[in-house]
Amino acid sequence: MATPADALLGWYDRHRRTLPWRAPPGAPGGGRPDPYRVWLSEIMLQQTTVATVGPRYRRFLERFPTVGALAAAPEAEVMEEWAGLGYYARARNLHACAKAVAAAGGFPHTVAGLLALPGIGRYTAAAVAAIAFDQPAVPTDGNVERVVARLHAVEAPLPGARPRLDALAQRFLADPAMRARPGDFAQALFDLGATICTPRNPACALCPWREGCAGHRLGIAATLPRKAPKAARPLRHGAHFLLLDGAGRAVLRRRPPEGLLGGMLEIPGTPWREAPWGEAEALAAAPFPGVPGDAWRLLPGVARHGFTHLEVEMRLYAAALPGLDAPPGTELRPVAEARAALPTAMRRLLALADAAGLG
DNA sequence: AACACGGGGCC
DNA sequence: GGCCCAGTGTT
Repeated sequence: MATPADALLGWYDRHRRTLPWRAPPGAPGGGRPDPYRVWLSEIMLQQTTVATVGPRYRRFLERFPTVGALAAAPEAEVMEEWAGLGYYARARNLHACAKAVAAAGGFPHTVAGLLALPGIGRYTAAAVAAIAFDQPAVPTDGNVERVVARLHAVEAPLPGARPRLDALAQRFLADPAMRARPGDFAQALFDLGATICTPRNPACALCPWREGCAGHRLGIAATLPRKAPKAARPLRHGAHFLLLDGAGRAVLRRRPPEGLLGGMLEIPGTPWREAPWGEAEALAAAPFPGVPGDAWRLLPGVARHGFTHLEVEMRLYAAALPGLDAPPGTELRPVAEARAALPTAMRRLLALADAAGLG
């Protein structure tokens, strides 16, 4: 008898997406992909779109082709390669996880074993176990939550409904067709959510599960899943100080390993606070006490950047001290190279310098 | 259970 | 300008 998983896998075999981390059908290895590549793609894809990840995944793999190569690399190089991707704890945990896996001689094959590694939570453990090792596991991501919420017409809002939706998703474990192809089933669920059961304007007419979908039957599929309203993001203000050495190099500082932009390089600045910084107090708070106040020039413009839970407006002061040495706790980097290594908020500041002709 | 944690793409 | 994305770790 044809089960729901049969129907979905049949659809997947005809309509699956071609993705850089996905072995083409009939590829060598029996379609069983390299666990390192599966794991890397899953970490990159956390809260990050397929379109964004594609080129970054290829570039990362070229620089760190194996888990051993990644484990042996200095942390600063890993952070630099991750610059611009966001959620930098992922990069720190990725590196720690690579070291653990390299020391153990390979990835664990089970959900429980994977769950014990840094940066691997419920979702990623299930995804890697299913896709790389064909273990019966259902990874519940945003796609799966949406599909299941519609399938069962769950009207309770996220995030409260998350455990309920995950429990409904785990029911697929009882479907023998799913157990025959766990990795394909997980990816079929992703593809269904990404191409048919989309957040807006779902293409229900093309859906292999249309018949059994309660949300579709009730005419509310497109409105699910419901979401709780989000809190407003407070606005903060900062002043940053671009110190140049007259030879195209800038003074950068590494942020503390935890917290916002943890472990990333930055253009040194004041704390980000509620009130805007006046010029006099900004100069008094400059993180370069050795540089005389009248050496700084306030550049025109404001760099605005939104984080997950706050928004920041930054002003940029610049000074050039030919022949300077990097103050303790900082490093001197060519501006062009620094741009690539900096998180996006700092790149926006650099854009102010470009506009002022300091690039 | 609630919150901290980035950034790009798309409407 | 708001929403969404192959979530995790901490409190």
